[in-house]
Amino acid sequence: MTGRGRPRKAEKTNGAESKTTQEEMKKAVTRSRRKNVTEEKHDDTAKPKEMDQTKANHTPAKPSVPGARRGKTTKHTTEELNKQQRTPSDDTRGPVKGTKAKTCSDRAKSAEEIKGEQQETPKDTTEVSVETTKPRKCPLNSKSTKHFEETMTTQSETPNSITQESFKITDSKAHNGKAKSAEKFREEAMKDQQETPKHTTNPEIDSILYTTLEKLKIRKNDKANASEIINPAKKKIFDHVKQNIEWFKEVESVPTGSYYENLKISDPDEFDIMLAIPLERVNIRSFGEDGAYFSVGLKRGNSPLKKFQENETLSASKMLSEFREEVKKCVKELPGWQMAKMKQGCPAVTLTGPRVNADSEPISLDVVLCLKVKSSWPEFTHDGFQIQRWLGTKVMQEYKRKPYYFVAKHEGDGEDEHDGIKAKDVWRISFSHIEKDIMRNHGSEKTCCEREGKRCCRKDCLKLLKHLLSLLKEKKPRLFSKFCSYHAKTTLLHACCLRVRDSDWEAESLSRCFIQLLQDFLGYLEKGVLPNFFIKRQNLLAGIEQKNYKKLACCIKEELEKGFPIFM
DNA sequence: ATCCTTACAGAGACT
DNA sequence: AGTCTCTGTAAGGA
Repeated sequence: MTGRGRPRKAEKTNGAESKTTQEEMKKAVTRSRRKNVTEEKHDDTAKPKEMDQTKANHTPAKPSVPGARRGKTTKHTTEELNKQQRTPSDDTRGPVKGTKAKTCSDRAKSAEEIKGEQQETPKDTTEVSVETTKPRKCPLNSKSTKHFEETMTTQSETPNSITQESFKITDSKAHNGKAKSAEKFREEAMKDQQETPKHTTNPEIDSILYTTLEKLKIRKNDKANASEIINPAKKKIFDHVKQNIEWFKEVESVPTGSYYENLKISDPDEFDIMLAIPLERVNIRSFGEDGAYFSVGLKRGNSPLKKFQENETLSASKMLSEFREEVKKCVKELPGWQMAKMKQGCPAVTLTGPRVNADSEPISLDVVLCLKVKSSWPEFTHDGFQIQRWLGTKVMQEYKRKPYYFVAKHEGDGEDEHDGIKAKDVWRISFSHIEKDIMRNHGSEKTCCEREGKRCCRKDCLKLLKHLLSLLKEKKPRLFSKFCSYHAKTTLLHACCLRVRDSDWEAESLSRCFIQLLQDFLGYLEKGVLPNFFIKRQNLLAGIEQKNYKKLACCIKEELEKGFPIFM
């Protein structure tokens, strides 16, 4: 949320969720009413569900992307695009669909150890980036590259061009941050900004990236169809578990995942919803080394959850199986929906439903059982989540006052034991709600991406990185199966903390920003360390074989060198 | 507490 | 480029 409009509420109330589901019903009505109006207007007699998706596709869509509008290539780009949109068997969109980038088993793995120095900054990849982005297909000319380097060095923010000296400067800045206010930093940033040339654009790459982004857009019809499918199903499940599980009386539903963050690409075919049980007072103990897993126990008091308590620990596996059984019953009454087979250690109950369009994958809905804890964030999070320079100290403190969640997720087969507690009974900490909020309020300035403000390319960069990753996964599924969109998201979040100003992410500088983001990612891959954004000590790349992330780095470098043929 | 209205953001599509 | 449409989110009143 931004400066305008309703003030941001500090915390969601308990009632908010039931309200939400009710609203969903009401909205469905409103929508069908509105739809009728629209249909009359357009003389379209088709029923909503059978609505002709091609309708939208027949209409030439002008790219709403600044670069596409501005550039000489606009016409060409637009035409190409329309052709692609008109063709149902479009194979450029095809590959995206099957790639479920979200199965991120490694997110669970523990960081072996992260050695003291400069963890959050990937090592120097300037060599790679500068050299590889030179060839004619990728015309970052030497001048702009030099300029680029200079820019970055001046800013002392990029992970790649950081010299020991500049790092120290950054580091001390960061530490002083505790004493200095965010405003002070902004002032400094503003000063820097005046000295720093603004953008290093690259028309050729820009054009490819804009065209790609256009392809990744979710079609309006698809979205409408999806919401018509997904919302009643969500409501039905929510109402059912609330009524039929006695410890679900106070459950709240928290929509999460890329769809609700407006980061979903291609088709609206994956939805995540957390069903959260609010807990008043809990004892938590970390499980294993990486700081993301906890055993959760209830403090004294009466709770319907008592029956799941063993060794002062709430058994995630027992709760999950009761939850799963109840969802199963409900799904039987949902025509067109099925329950997917349970995956080992998977926190979600995955349901599959109808398709939003003929070419898409069936909709999948992950219903995640979780606990909502209203107390200060665990100790392990204290060194992570350093957003002061980007979003300000006040915003950070506001976030830290919000509750956090535990999802029923473990690693391995669940039989590993620490202190007499089995892995299957532990919970993984989750900050999806914070991630979602940050993605929505991602600007250093309050007006970033608003009508009155400047548009930035943070989200576009992330979409492109996700897309690149899923295309590479599709190319080499065995090698890259463990990489997921969460790696991309985490890379962006770190990048936002390194390059904090909105002017570092101007929409017009898409190619520069995206290339820089790729360099960040390469840096993490080459080091083999990508710290969780919230829990620094958890390495999201632990558990992936070294040869695989080296290989991925290779593939990405190749794309950089050749000007992203994979997108064409 | 629940229902309903209102307002706004975000994004796609239309003119 | 400006405007409209639709979905999702949230506040607040009845």
